[in-house]
Amino acid sequence: MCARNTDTKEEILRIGKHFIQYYGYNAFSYADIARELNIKNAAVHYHFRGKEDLLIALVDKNIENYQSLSKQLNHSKMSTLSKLGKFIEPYSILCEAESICIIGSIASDYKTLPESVKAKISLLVEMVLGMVEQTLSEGKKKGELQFFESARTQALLIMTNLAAGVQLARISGKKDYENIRKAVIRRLKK
Amino acid sequence: MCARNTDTKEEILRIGKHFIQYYGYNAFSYADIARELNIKNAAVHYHFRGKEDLLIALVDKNIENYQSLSKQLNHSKMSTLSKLGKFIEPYSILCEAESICIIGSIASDYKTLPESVKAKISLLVEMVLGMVEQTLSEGKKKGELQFFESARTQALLIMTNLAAGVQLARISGKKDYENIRKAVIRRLKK
DNA sequence: GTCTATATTCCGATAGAC
DNA sequence: GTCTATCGGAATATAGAC
Repeated sequence: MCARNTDTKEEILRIGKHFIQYYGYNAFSYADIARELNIKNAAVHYHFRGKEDLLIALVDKNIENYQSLSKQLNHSKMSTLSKLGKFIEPYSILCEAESICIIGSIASDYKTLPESVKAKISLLVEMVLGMVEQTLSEGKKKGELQFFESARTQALLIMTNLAAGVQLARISGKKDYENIRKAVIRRLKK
Repeated sequence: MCARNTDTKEEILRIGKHFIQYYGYNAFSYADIARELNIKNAAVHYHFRGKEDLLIALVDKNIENYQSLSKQLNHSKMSTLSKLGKFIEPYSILCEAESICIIGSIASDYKTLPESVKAKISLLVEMVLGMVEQTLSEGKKKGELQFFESARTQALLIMTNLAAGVQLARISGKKDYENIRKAVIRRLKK
């Protein structure tokens, strides 16, 4: 049945995303996904030929989501600080789930991944950094934001605070992430 | 032979450290280490009962290194900025080797690790953050450094910049890390 | 004490059933 | 088109040789 197929595929993506962000790419198996869905591991292979195909699909989904966000932000009249919030919020949700972002997760396993994945993740990274950079520039021009580095460097500083923030929070606690998040926002307002 | 034993054990630690920081904890096997040293994988099991024992030994070694650094810094008259450099330099070396720090690596695989490792890594994290925090406080009091957050939060901001900086550099290039490093130092001087 | 040969479990993946 | 039974190989780990 077509509906069944689509559902299973979506479910695999959902579980796969969770596993990558919770356990790490090299720490879970197709059998783990299958167990969660009460199917056999080979059924996962049907929907995604190999593990790296699943990873590529997940990175693609992220790219699409950010493309969608990009359009949303371009046609929006919200403050640039609110726009930046759209990049920060996902990290707060991740922290709450004791998970890390897909970019950070892939960065850790980067040297074990095939070129096809590396190329896709580069696209995603440049896209996100570019969007944050643009939002920062816009905010500075409008006088809504303040920072002293180049917009690119400022974007790097903010995103590394968030990415490593959720990683650290798994070890030292969520309060540390919360303080990082507040500080990031506070600095831009000053 | 005793000398032989010690050498092999040290070699295993050396390779293990490299693999964890380059490939990630769940991405290499004892067989990989054995191949590198031209021995059998079971020989690695002799020196370190299981993979987690090797990881614990590596975390312990890091703790000892930072304890040693702590004593060195306490009895030193170097500027607080130079002291901070002692925490930053290792990250620049990691970046050059396209590797990530052991804390970041473990943070990614954190949810797959036994409690014994989690406890040890917590110790290491609190130790490093505490040392950076203390150095920052000292620098502010002496008027050598400037920052507007609490020393703890400032330490968090700096260390997350560095940790995620080397991760990101594997994907987007070393120049991004270099800009992060410069900005971190520049801000403290202002 | 140091290491090798071997066992066992689990991995990702294919061929074929429904 | 969708999924199951099964394979070859690699993972961690033990038991025993030197």
